[in-house]
Amino acid sequence: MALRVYNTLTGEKEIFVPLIPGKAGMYVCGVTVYDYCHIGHARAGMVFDIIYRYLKYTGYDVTYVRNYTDIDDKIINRANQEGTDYRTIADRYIQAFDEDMARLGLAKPTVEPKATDHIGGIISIIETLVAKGHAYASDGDVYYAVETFPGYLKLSGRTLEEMQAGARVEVGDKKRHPMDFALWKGSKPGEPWWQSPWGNGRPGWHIECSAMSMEFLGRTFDIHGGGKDLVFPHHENEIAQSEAANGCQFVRYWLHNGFVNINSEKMSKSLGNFFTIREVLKKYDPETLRLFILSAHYRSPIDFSDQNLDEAQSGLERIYSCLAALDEVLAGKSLPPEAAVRETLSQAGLELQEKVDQFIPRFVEAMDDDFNTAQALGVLFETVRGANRFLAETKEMTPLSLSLIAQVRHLFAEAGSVLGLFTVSPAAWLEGVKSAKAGKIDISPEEIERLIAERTESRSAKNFKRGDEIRDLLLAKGIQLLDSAQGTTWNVK
RNA sequence: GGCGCGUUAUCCAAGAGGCUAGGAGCCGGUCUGCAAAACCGUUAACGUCGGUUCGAAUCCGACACGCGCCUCCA
Repeated sequence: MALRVYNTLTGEKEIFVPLIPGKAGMYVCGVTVYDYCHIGHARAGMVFDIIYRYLKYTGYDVTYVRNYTDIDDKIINRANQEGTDYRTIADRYIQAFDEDMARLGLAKPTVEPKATDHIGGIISIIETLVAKGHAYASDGDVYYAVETFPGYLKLSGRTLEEMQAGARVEVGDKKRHPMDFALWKGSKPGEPWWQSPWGNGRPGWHIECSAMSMEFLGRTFDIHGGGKDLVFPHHENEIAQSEAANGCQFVRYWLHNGFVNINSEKMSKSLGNFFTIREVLKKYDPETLRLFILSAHYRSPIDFSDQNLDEAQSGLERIYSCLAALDEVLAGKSLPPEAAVRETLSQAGLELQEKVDQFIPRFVEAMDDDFNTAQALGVLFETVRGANRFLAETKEMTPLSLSLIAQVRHLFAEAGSVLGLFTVSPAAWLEGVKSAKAGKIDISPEEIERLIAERTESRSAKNFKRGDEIRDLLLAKGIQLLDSAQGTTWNVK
């Protein structure tokens, strides 16, 4: 089976055929750096991170470009508010973005260009557009004439008439058509500017992506991604600019991720209902957030809530607990050479072997179907159950059993490298979750240990009443006791 | 107003004309002095009304509800 991707341009899943066999060029719209990133940005980042990883996993030589928009009205406004210059703001939030993405475990793109480093390329495209009659200068600005591009709005599947029926488009005197958009904006006093044939000014929002993608990926490339909210106007305008300037197809496959919702409503700056990545990571670890995002298809909306994150954490805990158990069995054991293995497996072992054999084919099948991570996770969870069952039923580890367990462990590492999961050692991850919860209790570990000792004494004296009292007391404080043959340990509930 | 998307069991969520998705939870079992934790097992569903079909959650139509885009937004 070949990789199939949903292409916004055609509205269908299509078999992915790269422009150059074995290579894939991918451009994803990054962020405008004027504030901290929210969970919506995290989702976009993770979705395309997984697409990038999966393309590499299946053998493509991928060039992944993700830009920073470091000049824009919002950055200038922010700078004015703080009484500083645009560069200070941009640099500060570029750094914050890098920190956030690193904490989320995103692989570094091949190139991360900044708009302001590509002013020359931007001006040159605008000149071409003016020369070809697709753009016109007007009072220091340059606008794109949308009526000169027949394919305008082909990505969002609309017409100019329909768009204007919305009647929310401001008619500016500088524009010939209300839908025309700025390629170059003349600078007002006090604003940052660059020299251009049309006077001092700065680029409009959309043109930078045309310039940077052309610079690093060429006039036509394979995949362009971003959030659904970029379909119009941003990506529509990119198509108009690039195709009119270059006279060839701009992008072969357009991929768009769905929103993160709060109470079924889009999370956005303008609605004010957003959580920053930093806030969320104080409460949940990055892989929990990742599992949450992977649990739904990337094009569907997902509802961000504590309940959903808690469920994701429980699910991840289930996998990590299994991996920890596998690691424990494997610790210090050397595996026999394949040929020496001759014993037969138990029923549970045969079932697990079946899961192991099917693992990669099923995983790949799910991912090939437009990156269906939710289905891919199902494969992992089924394997967890098979492994747990096998561990529970296997009293004595034969060389063959060990080899089977080692295979399972390896498969999780392999799938994890594509999904960006299991980057931490299982024992360490479980410990991390435990200590994070421990920060929220109002009883000291010493006090807990003292009560546990008292309870152990009572129990050995068959004074179960006192023992249970202590257990209930601790439970009321959120401390869960775990009795085992090796003694009693505790957990924060 | 125009255009588009969605509605799957208690909740989250995949699937897509006949073939166990999965997770969280509930319940049952193993373990335990009793529990808890852990593990195992198990349950249940396709918004409403019509139509196509041997067969529809899946295709078609209408309706209801929710959401998105049409303005900066991942």
